[in-house]
Amino acid sequence: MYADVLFPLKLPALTYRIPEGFPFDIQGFVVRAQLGRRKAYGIVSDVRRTAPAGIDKGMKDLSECCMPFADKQYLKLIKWLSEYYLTAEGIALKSCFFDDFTKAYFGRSRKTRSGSFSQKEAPLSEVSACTTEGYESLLSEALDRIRSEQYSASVACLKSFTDNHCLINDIFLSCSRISNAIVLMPEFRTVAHVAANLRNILGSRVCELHSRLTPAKRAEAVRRIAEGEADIVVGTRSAVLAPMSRVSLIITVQEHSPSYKAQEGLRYNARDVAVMRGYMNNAPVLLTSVSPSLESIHNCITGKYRFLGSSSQDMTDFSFPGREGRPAVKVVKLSAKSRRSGCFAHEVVKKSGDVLRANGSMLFMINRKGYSLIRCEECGETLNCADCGVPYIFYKSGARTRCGLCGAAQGIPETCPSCNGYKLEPFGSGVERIKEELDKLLGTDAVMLHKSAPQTSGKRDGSNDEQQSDVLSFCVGTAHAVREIGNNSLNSVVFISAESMMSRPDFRAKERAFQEIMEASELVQAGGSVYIQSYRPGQNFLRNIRSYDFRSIYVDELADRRALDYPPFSNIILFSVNNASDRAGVERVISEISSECCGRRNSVLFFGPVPVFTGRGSRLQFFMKSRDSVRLHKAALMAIKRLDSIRLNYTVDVDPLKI
DNA sequence: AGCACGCCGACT
DNA sequence: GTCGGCGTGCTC
Repeated sequence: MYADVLFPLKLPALTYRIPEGFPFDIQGFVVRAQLGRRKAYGIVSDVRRTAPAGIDKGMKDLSECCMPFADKQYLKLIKWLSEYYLTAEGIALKSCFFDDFTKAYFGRSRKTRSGSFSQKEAPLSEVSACTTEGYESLLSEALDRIRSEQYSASVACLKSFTDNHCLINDIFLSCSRISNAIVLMPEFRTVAHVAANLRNILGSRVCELHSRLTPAKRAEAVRRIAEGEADIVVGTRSAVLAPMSRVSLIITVQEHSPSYKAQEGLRYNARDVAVMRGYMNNAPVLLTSVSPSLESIHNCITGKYRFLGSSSQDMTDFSFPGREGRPAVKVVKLSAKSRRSGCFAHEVVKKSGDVLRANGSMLFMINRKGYSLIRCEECGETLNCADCGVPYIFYKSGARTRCGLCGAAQGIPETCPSCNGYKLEPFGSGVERIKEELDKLLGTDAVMLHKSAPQTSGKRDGSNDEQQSDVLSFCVGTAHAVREIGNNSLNSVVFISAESMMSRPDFRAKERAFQEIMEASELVQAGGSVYIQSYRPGQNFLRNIRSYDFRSIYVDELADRRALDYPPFSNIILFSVNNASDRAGVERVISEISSECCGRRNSVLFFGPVPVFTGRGSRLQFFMKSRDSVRLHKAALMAIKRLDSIRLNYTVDVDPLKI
């Protein structure tokens, strides 16, 4: 008898002989086997009677058979992950906490295995009343689906992020029999809160699983899950792969969140994996969001998912939460004049003064770092990084420019590199400039919120409403900044430029803008307002946002995506080749891939290649697009074969977030 | 991931 | 002359 063994490495399954005296069926068992010159832990993915042909070297025996790791369904999940995301099964196994598992059971520093499981408790937070209209019927519908104990995927569109907490609490309060459940959150900060509240209901069965756990804690969590000691897992994206058998419920909170998409290793989308895992385990899946993704809305229309609170698949029947209780959204015109007077529309200046006098707080959102770009007034060219081709970002302090991609820094040259003109001037606005203008205008000292404000890693993390809200007055930040601010703590949010959000080179730019505005609107307290500055305030998208007309937002955006054949109407697989020394050779291979793998006959379209500049060196990107996911995967597999044959360093991203 | 092999720079 | 840098290649 032979065993196909998976190691948590970028390797296909390797076949070993099963020695006499091993247990009868060791599929799914952890085994130890000689791998090269060392012994490594792996898992038996398959047991077979005959050895596969084509193994020239002598086959080795398994050394040790340890204990079961995965049941059949979990093995199936690993296989599906590797097939769908086009990577080695070993990489999928690695993402499934296999190393943590072996560490917990066979590792050096084995702690006391029982009892003393200390967990620093997050404070119990009061679960505030739900604001979503028709919440009761939405909850009861969700409960019906959960109690059915059968696969279904449902979308719950909620009015506020905190309503997620209500829903989760109510679900577990109303349905005491739930076991083997996974609750996914986009941010590790909120995990502790939800876990604390659930622990209040369910006790020590609740377990946290996220990337911020120390390796030892993660191994311990995995051990508790594997042993069934903990069967309610609350975590971030990776928790969808928790090594739990008989999963019977998966809830994905804020399913639209980009953080569910892994950007390295196994590039899975936890929301999609949740649905697939639910399907494989015949378990209900609940997706919640305040601004559901277009994919999910589309899936509700096609009947793949169910939109909770509606009796049909007709979007006109979907009951999106209304505008009651939400802040007023004011779209204000940004004229060339207001540009000169300092990036703010008149109405915003006036409002800022009012808020300042009332000792209130305001957030200005801008998605550009630094002070500005540098532009030549004579030829109109921006000053660009010679290596990456993107505009340099000007930082006023120190009077330096820096490339946002490669980090190359320099001063401002005397003359324009393209026309030798002398009029190089700051152009456009970044966070620093907004702060400067703001302070000049109001005499404030606005707070700059940075992407990774170092968390004082003290006693507890989680939300920091209390600590920050009374400190905050006027602040400037990028979209990442909203995570640093507690809900309902601001008088007003100002989006400096709608155009800069929507002109991002990504087909999801509008959808992202919508989600970011909804997210920011939750930071605003009752009676507050959200300002969106725009050069074209009349455009439909902004009108729909202003009236919180979700239906029109989705109808319009779906129509655009359909017209351009973008997801959810097509599928995309993105390839990224690390620029080898032989650039021309790589381009030749790519063009061969284009003609060999794609074309009219298999209805897979090819795009690219495009050089993309990253931190160090450039990469060559190309992608394939098709309405037919199966054909697309076949084409991508052919491309992968081709790329592998010439030893290239590349990555494949199925359903990329941006292209 | 390990752990080898392999081919160029400063040390007893 | 050797020790050792880490590039790249393989693991049934």
